[in-house]
Parts: sequence; structure tokens; C-alpha cells
Amino acid sequence: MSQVATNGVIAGYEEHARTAIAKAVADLGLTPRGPIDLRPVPFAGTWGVASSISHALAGEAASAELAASGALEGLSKKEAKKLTSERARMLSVELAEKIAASLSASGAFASVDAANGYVNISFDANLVASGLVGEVLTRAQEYGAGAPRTERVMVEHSQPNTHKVFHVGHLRNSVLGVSVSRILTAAGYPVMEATYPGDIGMHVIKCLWCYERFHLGQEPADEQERGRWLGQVYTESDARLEYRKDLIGFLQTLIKDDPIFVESIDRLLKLLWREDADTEDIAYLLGRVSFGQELKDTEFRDDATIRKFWPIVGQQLRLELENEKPYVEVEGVDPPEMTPGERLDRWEELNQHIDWWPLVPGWREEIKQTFARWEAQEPALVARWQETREWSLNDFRRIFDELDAHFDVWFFESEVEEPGKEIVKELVASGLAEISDGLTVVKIDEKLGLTEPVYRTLPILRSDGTSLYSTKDLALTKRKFEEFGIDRAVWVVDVRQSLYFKQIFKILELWGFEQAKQAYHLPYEIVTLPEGIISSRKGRAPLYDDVKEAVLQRAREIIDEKNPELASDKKDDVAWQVGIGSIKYTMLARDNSKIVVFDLDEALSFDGHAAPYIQYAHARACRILENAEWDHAGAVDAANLGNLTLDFGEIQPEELALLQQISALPEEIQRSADQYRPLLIANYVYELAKTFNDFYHACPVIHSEEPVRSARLTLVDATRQALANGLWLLGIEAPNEM
RNA sequence: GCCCCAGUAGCUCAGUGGAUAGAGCAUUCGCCUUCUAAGCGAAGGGUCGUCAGUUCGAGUCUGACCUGGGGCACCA
Repeated sequence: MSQVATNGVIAGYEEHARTAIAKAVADLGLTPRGPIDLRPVPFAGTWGVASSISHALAGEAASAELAASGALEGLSKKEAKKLTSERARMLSVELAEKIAASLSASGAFASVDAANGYVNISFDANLVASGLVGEVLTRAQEYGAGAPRTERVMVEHSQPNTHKVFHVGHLRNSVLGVSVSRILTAAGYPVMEATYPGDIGMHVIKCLWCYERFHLGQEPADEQERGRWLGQVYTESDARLEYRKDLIGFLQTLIKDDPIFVESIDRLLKLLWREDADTEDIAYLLGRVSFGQELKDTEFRDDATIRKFWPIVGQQLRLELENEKPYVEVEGVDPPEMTPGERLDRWEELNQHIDWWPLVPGWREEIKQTFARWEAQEPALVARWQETREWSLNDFRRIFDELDAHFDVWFFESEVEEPGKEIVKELVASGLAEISDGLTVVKIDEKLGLTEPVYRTLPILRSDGTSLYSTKDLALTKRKFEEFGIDRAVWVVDVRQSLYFKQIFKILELWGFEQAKQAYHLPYEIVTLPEGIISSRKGRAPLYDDVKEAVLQRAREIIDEKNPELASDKKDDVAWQVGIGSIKYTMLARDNSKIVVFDLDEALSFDGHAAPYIQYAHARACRILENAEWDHAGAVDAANLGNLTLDFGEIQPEELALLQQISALPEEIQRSADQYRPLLIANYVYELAKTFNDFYHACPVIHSEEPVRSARLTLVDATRQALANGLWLLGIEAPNEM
């Protein structure tokens, strides 16, 4: 029974069943091709394991038998198949009966029967339940955890950029990273968690430029507000620098999907003519608009042209809105991107800053200079960077704390910039990298002798010698393995970076860095909004702090309604547990490969398949134990001494289902660790809550007679533990009352 | 053009080659004098994108195609 102690009670019984089936099969003179499959019996009212081994054996036998007898000759493929299939079904039923009979005769199982070609082995419920529940109570928080492993894993997640805001997109990453780390830990791996904030790069330069140039000293007095404020400065920097592109882009949209605008262009340009605009510019506009060709902001001779033209465009859009005709769909023609109302709004937005138009080229020049100052490590700029960076990091530390994300290592992009450049030098020296059109790249496919594009080409240094994201990741990967002695490194980064990571890992491998093979990119799909992609650049992102506030407020409202007697500070605790738990659960109860469309109304709905449902089941279990004045410590003692014996009397289907569900946790943990999928745990714990619900609706606990009462209370205790453990793996708290 | 991902109920999603494809939301109808109604029960709702193939057995594996999304030289 030592096997049972390490792998769990149920694993022991399963192993036992597997060996017995294998023996029964061998006694019949048959050899299964693969391992004996086992699964829970999929019917209510049973607890045990089923095998479809007789189907597999019968299939082979039927084919062989029919082929040998010549019965298939002259038949069409379809007919032959049908015949084989029918014969296999008959044989599998016979075989299952023989195997079941043999297992029954051995007397090793409570009951064995054959049904439909399956062999079903039922457990002696009271006996196995005592073992299982005893295991849950003695192992407590450790129940479900696997045997310790030696492979050391580093999980890097949570890579928000400083100088930008933390939004729900980052939230998915952190929540996923925390959960994957916990699941790997539970599966037995020693895990290191690492975060990697992007504290340098073009976004930082832009933000610093905008801060110095327009907002120096305007930062909020409250230090807690500064991170968010800085994010707004970043958004503004981008709006300024991209102003011309944005405006031209909008004109381009008008040309594409507003035929009335295009038809009116002659008249509009006549008006522009009267404004004394540059004639060549007018001709340029006329040509491009009437032929639907691409406009370029650099093609205008006079900066004043667009400023004169803009009010005219606005008048036209207003006119179109006033005379709006219902949109009629035409087959083969794409519907317009924007409604007339949206067009006017967008025009208005751009109009507010029309004076930016002539300034943009100068600003872009200033960005280059700021970048150069950074490269030269000008002390004043570096000091500014350190100060502002800290505002963002303050936010991140608080947010990670709130999310219960704890890191063993903090990597910063700024630390690996120089080491990265060193590696690039080596790569160039060794001939792996080359300089193509001034840009340092690795032509990976060429180096591998591939003719089809697979890895393509990766730039690893800008032509001006400044570092790229890739420059830094080369150094970081090396550092992870060499400095921290890990065996496997996992990057939790969204799916759009898949090719990029393939490239980085392959380059390191080509360079001769063996551990590159143990580097794994864990991709997950992005979070979008119902109206499209999240962009902190455009300032269109639900911020973590805002979503948190909304969700806490909603949770508090519901608590006030559902459980008004709860003490006020307790209400706050529960609101936090439920609110944060709900956000986390919606992120985790969707597979990594699925896009999450973030909708605040949905996030605020706590009904049905959501965290509170599971938390509620946990709270109910706690309350039952409390009302029964259940002696938890006594039960644990009994279990530790091996004295725990449960007597459910005539055991109910709901009790069996609950036992079966509790018993599945260890396997689910291993499976979700192997696949890096918290979803499996999210589903598991929901199913467990549901099964528990069924149980306590069907089976009175406190009001039942001994010994059933104690058996049920122990089962409730075990359920409470399994729910808490499952929620912990998701990073979600389990309230004792709510 | 090449590569990756998704396509299952009206919507959002589960589904480990195995028994009758399941949840939640939404809709309709029930259930609080019994351990918390954030709950429970019932009803309706499906050519599992299409077509071939592998298999005793395919929503699940393979191939082709269709639709949508993403990626592919100086963003991160």
C-alpha cells in the first residue's frame, strides 16, 4: 500500500483494477495493443472505473477473423466495414462478459459487471470513501498535489510596460501566469515566478518627451495617482506624434466609405480655393480623392492647406448627418466602418488639435533627439526616467499584491539591454547574424538551409545601434538558465508573439545554447472589447483599477441584498473575494486559445457559471460544518490514525457522484500542468460545486441519523477542502461565509 | 503568398478516440415553516463549418477546402 500513500488512494485502486484486467485479458490468451484504458463509470448511482478494452480487442479479432474466413471478399468497402463493425460489437459484448466473470471470480472487487461491451468495476463505496476522505483530511491543502519532481521551472508572466496603464489585457496575463505557476507547483515542480516589466523602449522615450515638453511638474500631488497620470501622458504623446497619420487615415476612410463626400469633392475644393489655399495642394487632393488613391501627409506643400480644408470637411459631414439616409446594404460592397454620427465625432476630435498639424515633424525630430540622449545616458534624462519609472512600478507592486501575484525574480528590460548588445556582437562575429541594409538581422531559414519560409528573418538590433525587444530577450533567456539554474523556462505571452519566440529560441539554439530547447512560449489569446481591440496607445482600454472598483461596488450591492446581517467589515472582505474572484474566473474559465471579449456588464454578472457559484458552495459547506458543531480536528486525528471509517448506510447516487468528483482532483492537476491549462481546474471546481449542490439538496446532513450523519459531515468537510484547493490553484479565495 | 489559431444550441463556451454531445446566459413554467434562493427542478433549442479518409468506434486523429481572427525586416 505504499504506492497508495504517494499517489493517492484512488490511483491505488485504479492501478489494482488495471492489473487485474490485464491479467484477465492475458488469461483469455489475448494481448492488448496499448495500455488498459480506465475512466469513471459514466452513470449516476455508481462509483468505480470502466474499461473499453474489450472493444479494442474485439475490433482486432473481428478484422482478423473475417479476413481469414474470406467473408469480406467481393464486398464493397462500405459493406465490409459494416460487417466488421457488427461482428466486433458482438465479440466485444462476449469478451466483456468473460473478463467481468474472471474479475468477479477473483473476489477482489465489490462488484464487476459487463454492459454494452464495457467492463465496469464498482468500488466498495464505504471502504474506498473512508480511504479517500481520510486522504483529503490528512493532506488538507496538499490534497491533490503530486509527488515532488526535480525539474526546476521558471514561469515568466506579467510584463506590463512602465509609463503605460495596466488594463484588462495585462490582467489576463497575470491571472493566467499566477494560476499556471500554482498548478505547476501543485503538480510537484519547484517553480520560480518571474515578472519582466518593460521599463525602456520607444514608448518610454515618447512618454518622457511628452512629459518634459508639456507636463513637467504637473504630476498629481498624490503619489498613488501618478502611475495612471503618466499613462495618460503616454497616450497624449502618441496622439501628438501620430496626429498627421491619424488625420490622413480618417480622410482615407471617408474616401473609402463615404460616396457622398467623394461626390462633393469638387464643391469642397472650390470652397478651399476661396480660402486662398495652395493650388498644387488642391490639385493633389482632387486627384487622390477622385481616384481613391492613397494620401500622404508629406505630399502637401503648404502646412496651411489642411488647416483651411478641415472646417470645410466638418461642414460637409454635418450636412450629411442632417440629411442622413438609412443605410442600405449592397451585396459585394463592404459596409462602412463608421456611421455619419461617428464621422462627425471623429472629425471633432481631430479638429480640436488641428494646430498640431504643422508641429508634428518637429516633434518627431525631438523624439529622435530624446532617444539619442537616452543612448548617451544623459544624467538629467536618466534621473527623469528613474523617477517616472518608479511611479509606474509603484502601481504594479500594488496591483500584483491585490492579485496575489508574488514574484521570486524581477527582471527589467533596462538590465538586459547592454548584455543583449554584447550577444549581438558575438552573433555578428560568429557570422550567424549579418548586417543587411544597415539592420542587424539573423536570416534563420537561410542558416538552417530551409527553402520554405518557416523562421524567416529576425532583426536583433536597430540600424542606429539601439536595442530592440529581441536584443534584450536573447540576454534574458541566457540569464534565466545560467543564473538561476532552472531546467525549463516558460514565457506567458500572448499568441501574437508566437513566431517571435520561435525565432529567439532557434537563434539561441543555432548559437549553441543547448538549454534553448527547454524554453517554452505559452501562448494565449488576447482580450478584446466588444467594439474591437484594446489599445492603450489610443487610450481605449478598460483599466484594471476602474474594473476593480466597478466589480467591488457591484459585489457589495449584492451582498447587501442577499445577506444584510453580515458585519460590515466582513461584507468588505467578501466583496473583495467575490469581486476579484469573478474577474479572475472569467479570465480562466476560457481556454488559452480563445479570445476573451471583455464586457463590463458580463463581468458584473455573478450568476451561473462564475466564481461566486463555487465560492457559495464553499461557504455553504463551511456553514453546515459550523451548524453541526463538527469536530474537524477530531476527524483529522482519526484519519491520521487510520481509524476513519465512514458508514453511509445505503449510499445515495449524489454521494457517490461527489466522492468521484473529489477523487478526480490529483489527476486533473497533473493534466492541467502538462497542458498549462487552468481551464481544466476552473471546470473541475465548477463541477465539484455543482455536484455538492446536488448532494446537499438530496441528502440532509445535520438532520440525518448516525452513523450516516457523521459520514456525510466528513464528506462535506472533504468537499470544502477540495473546493478550497481548487480555488487556490486559480488564485481565487474561498470565503467561509457570504 | 506562407504560417498559426478559432468554427459545437439564439448568445458565450465545455467536451481525455469509447456508452444517449453537455453547461451557463437568454426564453417559458415551477420551488423559500426544513443545513444561506449568489440556490434547485422542468421545458424548448444541435446536418459538432464542408467534403473525403483512418478506425471495431470520430465533435475529438489525417488531408483538402470554406469562413473569421492573428502573425510574417528596425513596435513590444
